[in-house]
Amino acid sequence: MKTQTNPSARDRILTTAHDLFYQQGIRATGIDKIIAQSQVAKVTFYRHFPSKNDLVLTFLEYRHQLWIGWFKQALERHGNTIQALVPTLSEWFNSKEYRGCAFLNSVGELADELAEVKQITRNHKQDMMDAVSDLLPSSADNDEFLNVLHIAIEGAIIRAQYDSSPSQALKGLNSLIDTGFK
Amino acid sequence: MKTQTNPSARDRILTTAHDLFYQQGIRATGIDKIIAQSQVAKVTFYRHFPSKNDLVLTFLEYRHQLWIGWFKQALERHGNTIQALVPTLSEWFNSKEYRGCAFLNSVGELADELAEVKQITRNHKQDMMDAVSDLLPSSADNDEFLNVLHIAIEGAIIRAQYDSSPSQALKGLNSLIDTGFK
DNA sequence: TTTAAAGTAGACAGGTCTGTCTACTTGGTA
DNA sequence: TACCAAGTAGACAGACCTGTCTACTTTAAA
Repeated sequence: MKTQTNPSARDRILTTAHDLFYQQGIRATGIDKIIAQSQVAKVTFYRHFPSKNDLVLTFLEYRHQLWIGWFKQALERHGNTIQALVPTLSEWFNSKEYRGCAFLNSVGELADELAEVKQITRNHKQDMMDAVSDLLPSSADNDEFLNVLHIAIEGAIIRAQYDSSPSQALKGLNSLIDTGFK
Repeated sequence: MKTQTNPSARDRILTTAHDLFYQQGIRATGIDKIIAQSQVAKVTFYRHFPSKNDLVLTFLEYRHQLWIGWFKQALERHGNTIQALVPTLSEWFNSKEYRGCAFLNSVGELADELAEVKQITRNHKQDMMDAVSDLLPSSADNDEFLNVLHIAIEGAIIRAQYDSSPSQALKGLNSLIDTGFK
């Protein structure tokens, strides 16, 4: 068993890749840049990740854990009802590193070159919507509302990425939830 | 004045770039591929578009005209009421070349490298929502509904891109419109 | 008919990309 | 202590990228 030491080479690669891939995009980020910034030798890199695609897939796994973990914890912090959704997303949208959803960006960038990305994205969104579903009273049949909520959340994520401010996106989501819909 | 002849070199470049950029992404598409496929000499290409970025911006303009033209015409074909929205988007989502919104894809891919892209996208979406607004009775104050509709449409566009079928996305949008909201 | 703009093919420069390889060092375990 | 796994630095191959350049041809207007 291993107690916590300095981050291993693999961890350094992964966190560096995460930051660069999310911030600048996957195609825009060369292996060499990741190697330099994570202070690792090239051989070491390729021992852990035989190809860039392997790294990309591991990055998406890592990102999923990170994001879902944060999301659930933030929803809880905000009271764990459906009213928690907007303040939670507001935190994300207003963070200065915000560059949209890493999964949606990857689908746009790699769609047909790295086929797995779409399925990974579907799984990610499923987990996201499961967390949202947990905010609602379980008795009612919420399927229709959840489906509307799903597209509205996706739209808010995207608008917050290209608008100069996330306020309209948040306001739209808020209207939908406040009126209760259905 | 020029009567219609065979497509000019510039037009061939632009339509080829449109297809490749939309289908494979901008970074994934090299100038050489566009030149080969549009059957044009390299000098000719660079006479019309001094740099790849110039071509990208012209591509977005061209795409905007093309898409908005199609969108308005399709809404009209479907009766020009708010009920026309879902069947119109359904046509798009089910077309076999569908790869999401070219503008959203560009924002994800180029966000910080080509700053203009975000503003261009905002203008594009403004025009899209203006067309949607025209479907509603003008007297009512629809701002809130339109804002919800905006994020829902964006979300539907995105979901239709990563889901294996666009049906859930369309269903969500339909629910929102049918219940009338507000 | 001359001239200039717009077209052709394709070599080339200089950079970046992914991935391989050599040669050496360090640290923990058998 | 001897060994092996994991680390280091960095050269190199081969592909692809954007953009420039030379040299020649076609076309349309003055």
